[in-house]
Parts: sequence; C-alpha cells; structure tokens
Amino acid sequence: MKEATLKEIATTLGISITTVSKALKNYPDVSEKTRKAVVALAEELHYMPNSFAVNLRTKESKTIGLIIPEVVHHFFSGVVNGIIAEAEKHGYLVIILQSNESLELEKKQVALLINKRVDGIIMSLSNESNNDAHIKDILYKEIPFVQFDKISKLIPSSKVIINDQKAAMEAVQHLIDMGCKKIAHIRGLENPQNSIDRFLGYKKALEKNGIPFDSTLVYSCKSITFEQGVEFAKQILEEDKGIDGIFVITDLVAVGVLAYFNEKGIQVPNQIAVIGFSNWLVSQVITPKLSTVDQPSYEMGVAAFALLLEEILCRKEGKVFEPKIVELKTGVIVRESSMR
Amino acid sequence: MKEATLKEIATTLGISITTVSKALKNYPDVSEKTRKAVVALAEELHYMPNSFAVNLRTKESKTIGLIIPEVVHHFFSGVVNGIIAEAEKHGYLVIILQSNESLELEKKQVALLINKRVDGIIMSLSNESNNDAHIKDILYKEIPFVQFDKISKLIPSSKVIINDQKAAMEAVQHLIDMGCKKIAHIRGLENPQNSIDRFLGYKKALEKNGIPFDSTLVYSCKSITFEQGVEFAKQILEEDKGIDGIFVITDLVAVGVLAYFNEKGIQVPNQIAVIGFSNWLVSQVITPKLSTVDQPSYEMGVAAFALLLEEILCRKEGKVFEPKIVELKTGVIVRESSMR
DNA sequence: CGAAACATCGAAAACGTTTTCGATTTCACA
DNA sequence: TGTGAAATCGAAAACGTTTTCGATGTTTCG
Repeated sequence: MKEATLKEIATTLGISITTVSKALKNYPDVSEKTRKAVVALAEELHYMPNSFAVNLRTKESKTIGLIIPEVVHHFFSGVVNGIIAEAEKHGYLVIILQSNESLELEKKQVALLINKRVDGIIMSLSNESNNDAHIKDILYKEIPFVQFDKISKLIPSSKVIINDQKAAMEAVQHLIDMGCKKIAHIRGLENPQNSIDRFLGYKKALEKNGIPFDSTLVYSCKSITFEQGVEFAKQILEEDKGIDGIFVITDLVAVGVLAYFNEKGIQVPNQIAVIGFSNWLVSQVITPKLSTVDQPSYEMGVAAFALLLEEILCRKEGKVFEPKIVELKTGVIVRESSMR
Repeated sequence: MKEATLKEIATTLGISITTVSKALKNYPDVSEKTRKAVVALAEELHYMPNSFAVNLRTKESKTIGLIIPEVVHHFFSGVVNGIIAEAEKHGYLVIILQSNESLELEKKQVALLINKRVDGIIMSLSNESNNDAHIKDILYKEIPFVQFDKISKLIPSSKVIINDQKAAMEAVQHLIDMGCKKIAHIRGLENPQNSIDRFLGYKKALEKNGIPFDSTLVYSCKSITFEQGVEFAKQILEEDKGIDGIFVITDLVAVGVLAYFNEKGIQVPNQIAVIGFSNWLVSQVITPKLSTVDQPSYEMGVAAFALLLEEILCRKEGKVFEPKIVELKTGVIVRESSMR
C-alpha cells in the first residue's frame, strides 16, 4: 500500500525529481514531451502530493481553526455552515473546537490550534472570556484572526457582528407600530454584550417614541430556557400591569411565554403581542407563529472566512494588515404573534 | 517572529539536535543535567514542536475527517459534539465537511480528506450514496473508517447505528398500549434505510398485536417539512377514517400535524394521539408536548470515535482490523401528545 | 589491570516536497 | 562558424523532526 512519490515517478521515467515536480505544477521550463509523460504516469499511479511534506515546505496547511461556544445551537451551526462552505470554495479545511462556554477549555483549544499551525483562527468568545492572554497570543504570533458574534472590543482584530442594539430597536418599534402601549422586555444574562445591547435598543426605541422607560417592566433571565419564559409569562399575568407587548431576548424563551399564554387562553397578539430574537426553527412551527429578528448566521460565516482569507493573503505578501469590521444587517420577521 | 526549533536550542546550548529531541521526549540516554537545561531553555523560548515536521516524520496528523449531510440539524450537531469531545480527549482534532446530501460533493470531500492524509474518517452517507467508488477508495487505501446513522451495509467497515425498526416498533407499541386502535404512519422518503426500517417497525408492531396492516393508512412524505405534516393532517381529517393514533417519521413533520390539529380543535391525544421521532428541541416546547423517540446522538458520536481510534491503533501495530458494529439503544419519551 | 557493562552523546539518514541557481543543449542569426 | 539567446534540465539545499546506530567516556568488578 505504498503511496506514489515524486521520486518514484522520477526514477521510473529516468529524470530528476525536480523536473517531475515542475512538470506537475506547469512550470514553463519543462518540455511538452516530458510534461505529458510525467502527467500520464502520475495519473496512472494515482499520485497525490504528500500534504505533510507540502505543509513543511510551504509553511502553510490550508486549514483554519474555528472555536465556538457550542455546535448544537441553531445560530452557531448556521455560522459553521457558512464558514465551511466558503472555506472549501477556496481550498481550505476547517477544524472545529467547542469551548462549551468554558474559559479554561477555550485556552487549551487556542493552544492546540496554534500548535497545529493552522493558517488562521475564527472565534466566537465564550461568555467568561474577554481580553485574556490566550487571545493576545494569537495576535502576538501574527496568526490571522477573526472574531464574530461574541467579540471583545479590546482585541484589535477583524470582526463580524450584527448591530444588536439597532435590531432590538427595530423589533420594539415594530411592536409600537402595531399599537402596543406598554411593552415589557425579557432580557438575557447580565454580562454578554448582545444581552446588554438588546436591552439598550429596547430602551432607545421607547425613548424615541416618547414612551417612558419603566424598569419594573424588565425581567432578567437567570438562564436562557423555555421554562424561564413560562415563569415570566406567569409572573406578568399575575402582576396584571396592563402589558400589551413583550420583546424577548431570544426565541426559545419567547416560545415559553407563548406556551403559557396559550394555556391560559391569552390572545396573542391581540391581548399581548410577542416578538423574539434569532429566528430559531421553532419560531416557525409554534402556534401562533412567532415574530422574530433574523440573524444572518450563514452570511456571518461567509463574511468571517472572507475576512480571514484576506488577512492570510495579505500577510503572505509581508504587508501589514488593517483589521476590518463587518456589520451585517438584521431584519424583523413579522409573523402571527405580533401582527395586528 | 521566528519560531523556536530544536536546532536553535541545540546551538545555544552547544549540544546536538538529537540530544535536545531526546531530552524533550524523556529518552533514558540523556543525563539529568542536560535534560534540565534543555527543558528550561525550551520553556523560555516557548518551544513547540513543528507539527508539519512531526507529521511528515511520523506519518500521522492526529486529525480525523468527518463528513455529514448537514451541520444545521439537531441530530447531526449532537453527533458532531460527541465526536469532537471524544477526539479532543485523545489528542485528535476534527475536520468537518458537509455533503449537503450531494453525492458529487461527497466524492470531492472524501478525496480532500484522503489528500490531507487524515488518520481516519467518520461518515454518515448522503441519501444518494451507497456502494460507490469513493467509499471503496477509503478502504482500499486502508484508511480507518467508521460509518454512522446513514450507512451502507455493503461497505465492510465499523458502524454505529440505532435499531430504527425496533425503535419504531416500540413507538407504535406505545400508541397501542395507550388504547389506539387505528394507527396511521406518516413515513419518510422512499430510499433512506431509516425511513424503510421505521416503516417496517410500524408494520411489525401492528402484526404483533393482531392489527391488520392497511396500506391506505400510510402517508409518504415528499419532503421532510413542517408543511408536509400540516398537509397530511388535513388529509387525515378530511378522509375521516377513524384514525386515533399517528406515528410520524420525524418530529418536524409531527409538529406540523399537531399545528393543524390545534387549529381545527382536534383533541390531542384524546381524539388522536401522535408520536414523532428524534427528540428535536421543538418537541419539548410545542403544545401539547410531543412524545417521541430519543436517539442518543452524542453517544453515537462518542462511540464512532472510539471505534475509529481502535482501528487507528490496531493498524498502527500492523494488525488486521476486524470491523465492529455498535448498536445503541433508543427510548420512547412519553409526553402529552400520547399520554392518556 | 583489563574487560565488560553502563552512561551519555552525536552523525546521519529519512520523511517528500519546493525552489534557486547554475549547467547543458539547441537554435537562430549575423 | 561563432555568438548570444532561448529552451530544458538537475544538483542541492531547505523545511524540522525522529530514530538508528555507532562512538566516546566512565564505572565496575573479577
């Protein structure tokens, strides 16, 4: 089960390794005759360049690393999809690692990828991560690096993001346009930037429409779960504050809200309108169908790889690379839960 | 930004490359004194072995390839999760490719992985794929290979599967136990093995309970979608055959059925009980909560990597490897949609 | 004291490719 | 026929590691 090598082709053809290599890479200084002979024999032996040797020689692996908090997540698997597709188009393969939102694991994985000498790294930070040494290592070693979604503004690298604040504003504006007067917000955890930004967007939308902000209308999730949504929905009904619209941090929680409202016979959207965030699959199959904000996950993946490739090529030429920030558009998807 | 090498350490310490290499790998024939000096300097220079060179020398990359039909799918992302976790535990990285159910892409990707000289390949076949040349290539090249979920029985490799037939039988048995007398089956596409097996399981369960099989109670999906479920639910109500239980090929379609029944005020499970397959996230958040069959996706990933690793190690010692088949247990998850 | 055993080291080959640079041959043209 | 240019080839170094095998020096022990 020996693999064919340049040497093997060279000796059977009675020429040098150099010439064989050149023939296969269409160098101009090899005659048509020998080129054809080489190509023919290479074909016959199913010759494939040994990528280990090529890597060593060229100092690149045509492989990039990707670290995300979790694969089993609608948004991230969409991004993964985009990255893989775009990478493959350009002859790159993708190694995926999962931090499970653990800073410690994330550090290990960065080290692994650096050690593997990937040509670049794309990453969405775990919640605990921020401006840590392992990230600086990447920059220090001048490894092309792109952050997406959960980013650290302190790290000077290319970034692909959405404007969470603007997206949230549009979602709340939509509720207002639908006639909602008293809008609650079920927000995410304290720390994550997107949680904060969506909250700020909610506030700004109220301001812009002259609606006074009322902090008792903001409910903070302890965890991003269906059950959390059920709980807050119950609380909202019990408090009976006259809330007629809810902007929820993400669809999963929003679906919990809908489930409880359905059970209690609350009319959605007529009594209370609901809008979520992220356009999970579940939002399209729930009754009533959930309005939400579309995050272009696939496109984010494509953009992230494009930026990475740009940096890879730029550095290859020895130039300095100026990090870029790409902000992708979101869009409100209006469905039954808010249409009135 | 020069990387430290063995040579660099050797020259600054005035010893040979050989000794440095041995010192770092704890060979017995290097004195304690020099070992400590080497380790200290290596630490100081942040020495990391150049994996390209190691790959070339050892002929292994500590990397495996994974080809799946699609990442953005609850089941597959679960498997991916298991594989990545288990691989990392053993020092392996995972390159993921997506066939998008296209035979052509699948072929290209197999070639890519072979060319990359991954240490092994794990794969779930696309629907069109069966006993094709590109798969045989893997075996011919003696690359460790494991199939999971969507497999070809014609390919003699290790496999990780669930018993779709048995799982389907149990699901239907559950409906019967709940008192269903006339049970319909919404089945999947014609070709895929799991679609066929689930159908056979449905038939067997009926037989076993002395219920005559009625082919007019079987509805064949043209596509695995929510809308398809809605459509068949409508048809079932219109036909009014007295159906009181439905076993559906997968949760997504089952949720479509539930949505239509909800809209028409059909009582689930009292008038018609419904059970799905795969335990998608959506099945837990729909109203009524959908009974389903749990596929241990994470465990399948773990098992698949374990088998692959076994083959890798076995072949490394030059032994012949005898393919193994692991069949994982499924379980019926009883929720509201069938509990009565 | 001489031989054997042991401890410590290093030279060198090998993995397979890419690329530089010089060598050789061929050919056109003055 | 001689000269320069063009065409064609190959030797060799380099990438950084691993490992075999032999060399040298040191200790032990009969």
